[in-house]
Amino acid sequence: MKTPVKAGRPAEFDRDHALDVAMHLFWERGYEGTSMADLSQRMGIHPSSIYAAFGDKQALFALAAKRYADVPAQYMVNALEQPSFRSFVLAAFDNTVEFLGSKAHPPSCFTLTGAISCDIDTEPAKILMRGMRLQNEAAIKARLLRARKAGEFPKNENVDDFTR
Amino acid sequence: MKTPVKAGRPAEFDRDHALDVAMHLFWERGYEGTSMADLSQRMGIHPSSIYAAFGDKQALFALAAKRYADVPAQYMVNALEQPSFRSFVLAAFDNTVEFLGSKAHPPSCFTLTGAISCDIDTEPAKILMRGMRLQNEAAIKARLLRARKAGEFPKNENVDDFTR
DNA sequence: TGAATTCTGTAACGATCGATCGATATTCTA
DNA sequence: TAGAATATCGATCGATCGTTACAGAATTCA
Repeated sequence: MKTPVKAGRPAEFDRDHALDVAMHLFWERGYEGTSMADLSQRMGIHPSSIYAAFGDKQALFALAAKRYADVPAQYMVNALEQPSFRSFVLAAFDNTVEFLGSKAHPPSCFTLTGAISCDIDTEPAKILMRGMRLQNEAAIKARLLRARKAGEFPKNENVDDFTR
Repeated sequence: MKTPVKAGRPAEFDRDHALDVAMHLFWERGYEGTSMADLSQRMGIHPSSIYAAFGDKQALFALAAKRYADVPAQYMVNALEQPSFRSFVLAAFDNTVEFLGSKAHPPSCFTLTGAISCDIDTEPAKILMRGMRLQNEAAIKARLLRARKAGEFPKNENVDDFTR
């Protein structure tokens, strides 16, 4: 199987960089608050090229969300990998404070900002965001259960409530 | 000074009830996610009457936010009035869990939902929501300082970070 | 070089956005 | 009962929404 060489005119923009711009825009203004005109202007790509390269707005948002999970949201993964429960909580807290306080990006949560202001529950973007949050909750819950087994967490507390 | 009797045709809707409907709609879908057509349909009032009674969309949102602060968000005020720091934290936690878990309203936070997806920072709705959150933070911070004085809170913790 | 393929840019589509107009209907005051 | 005041209604405004059609530009393959 040979490496296929793409024919035709090459794209004039960097795909990853364009996705970064889109991610920050969605991050800052939410899904409905970000128009295709905004994206086109800030990404430096004409609408037609956006649709050709990423699909429609939903698809672009999904790609931006994926990039968010891969790059800037890794700080929580680091916290989850702490050996003891206490160090996990401290790390999660410190990382969150540092994360939200950083000036490199908007002071908000992508998963919340992106999910809000969709008209119906079946909206794909909302479902996508909900899935990401559930994934986060599951990871945190597993970490809590591990802590309970090690006797680091009181048994009479409801794990689900605490997770939330 | 006599009580002025309003002349002209009386309104056919209940103002408070209409505001409740608008509040829940903004609560559920956010500011930009709620259209005037949605509001008109759910409130049972034609757009012109909405503009005549409440002003433009921003004004209606401000009134809905005020109603939110007056009615359903009182649970936090109750927590702040707990005598000891420990009972305050527990009350705040329990009330929040119960509040978010209730099925009488959307499982989200009005101040966040409403503030998101505004295009610029000077957007009045965003400023309004930010003001409400700052007010909340100030109240919580004052409660924390009171707790510190009573020796219920470790002094080496940063109050602002904890508040957040 | 010619054909096939892919990207770019202009222009525009129908739908919906928030907002407003003028006409009519209903109530109060005088 | 005449007139002022307010509410409702149907229609519609210009702007913007997400999206697409189409022609030309740039590249690879034969």
